[in-house]
This record gives sequence, structure tokens and C-alpha cells, in this order.
Amino acid sequence: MNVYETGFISETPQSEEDMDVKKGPWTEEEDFTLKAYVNIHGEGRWNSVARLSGLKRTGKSCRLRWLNYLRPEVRRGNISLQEQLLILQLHSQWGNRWSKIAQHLPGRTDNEIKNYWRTRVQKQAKQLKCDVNSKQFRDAMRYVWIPRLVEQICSSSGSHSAQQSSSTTTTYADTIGSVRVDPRLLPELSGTSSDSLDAQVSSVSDLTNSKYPNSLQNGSGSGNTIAGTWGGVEIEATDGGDSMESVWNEENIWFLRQQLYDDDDLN
DNA sequence: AAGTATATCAACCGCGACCTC
DNA sequence: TGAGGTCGCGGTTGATATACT
Repeated sequence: MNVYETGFISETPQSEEDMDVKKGPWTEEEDFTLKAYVNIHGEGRWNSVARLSGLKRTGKSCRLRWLNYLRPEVRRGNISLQEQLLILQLHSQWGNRWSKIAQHLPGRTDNEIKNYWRTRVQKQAKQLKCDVNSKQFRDAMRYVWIPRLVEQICSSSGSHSAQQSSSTTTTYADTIGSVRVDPRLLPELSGTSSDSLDAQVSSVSDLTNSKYPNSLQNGSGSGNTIAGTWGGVEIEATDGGDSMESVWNEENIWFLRQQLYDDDDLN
């Protein structure tokens, strides 16, 4: 059956120029109409959807509303630690290929991930006074952000596949929390010969022991804390609910600035 | 309590790729 | 083969919520 032949054809189809196209926030009524239409006819042919459903919207607008909001699979709410980790990894691999990144985060839309990146990640780059695409910032992610996320995931998940040894190295399997991290997806970060998170975290340990000694020992957190070991140094991250904020607490940012400026001095 | 700044996120826009005729 | 239509992606904007003074 041609799904476009039945139902919701309330009037003679019109071009978008002919009808006064509505813009701005969608109403509940519009949502209901679009949902009902797609449930019956399926996705795709968005210009037809716009014309035949009676919605005074562009095909693009209908598509966007469906994909980002109305689809049953769409998951709302805070981005989890595991998702943050994946986003960081995938972005370092693919850059701003939001839709591609979104494919690996079930229920998340490219728009959501893009917004997350712009509002959270770029904000941190700004705080560090460096470009989000710079080597400096990539190193910051590599040396602080990703290890800390992993630490927090391990801490919060209770039982983890990650095993912390009593030595200075930390070993992670390819399953972190409830998200399985495909080692092939893990980026080859700058200066890292390995393609696994395992090696990345190990390299952090090595570097922190030599170049960044006792880097995170100073400063004290308040409120709930998550304890962990990073490079042999006992660390505590304040747990403010938003893991991003706890990773990027003042001590970390202060420390990174010191390192970045030290590097600048050397150059 | 009011005004202002900042953060967040839904939605729009422009452009390029792809498809159809 | 190229012109027109459609779709999807990434960048950007604007409205609203929240935090701060």
C-alpha cells in the first residue's frame, strides 16, 4: 500500500510558498498531528508530510521535530558519564560529525550532542583560554578529563570491569559502566601510540608521575567527594551532581593553566 | 524583589549531496 | 547530463530558565 495515498489528506497539497509557513515552538496539537501522521505513514518524504498532514510547517521543520523530540526512541535527561566519555572519544576521532557521533549514543540526537559540546565542552576550553581544537585542549581532555570520567564511572558504578591496581597504573577493560566502549572507536589521541583507553590512562599515569608531580593534591573539595587514584596520586573530585563540573573543578583548571603556560615558556 | 548575566536547548538557516526526471 | 526537488548535516540564533548581584 502506498502510505502516502491514504489519510491526512485534508486539502489540496500546496507549496510552501503558497501557505503561510508557521515557525517557532511547536504546540501540543501540532506534535499530536505529526506523531499521528508518522505513526500511520512512516518517516521520510518530509515535504509530503508537511503538505498532507495539514501542518503549516516546512518539511525540514517536521523532520527536525520528529527526529529531535517526537521519536519514541529519543531519550531525554542529563548526559550520563558514560555518554560524556563516548562523546569525547568519538569527537576526537571524527570532529564535528554530530550525526555520526549520535549513532553511537542510542536515543541521543545529533542536536543534543552538538548542544552539549558547545555549551559544556567549549565552555571549558574558554576557561582554559585555549581553542577547543588546539593541541593544548586535546591534551587537557586526554590528561584530565577522560581519566577523571573513567575514574568517576568506576567509582559510581560500584562493580566495575576496570581494575585499579595498587601501583601507579590503572587498567580499564573495554566495558565501562553500562556502556561498552569499542576499542576501535577510541581515538588515537595526539602523541599516543595506542588506540585503547587502557593505554591512554596508563600514559596519564606515566606523565603525571614525571612531568606533573602531585599535581592534584593541593586544594580541597567540599561536599560529597569521589576519591580515586590518578597517576599514583590520591585525588578527590567534588561531586556536584554534574560530573562535568566536578571534573573541571578549580584545581584542575588552575593546574592545567600552569602546565599550559609552562609549556608556552619552554617554547 | 528587581534587574542583569549566563546557561541551556529547541528550532531555524544555508549549503552540499543525492535523487529523479 | 543537467536542472529542479528533497533531504540531512552542521552552524547559528533566540527564547526561556536559572544564577547572581
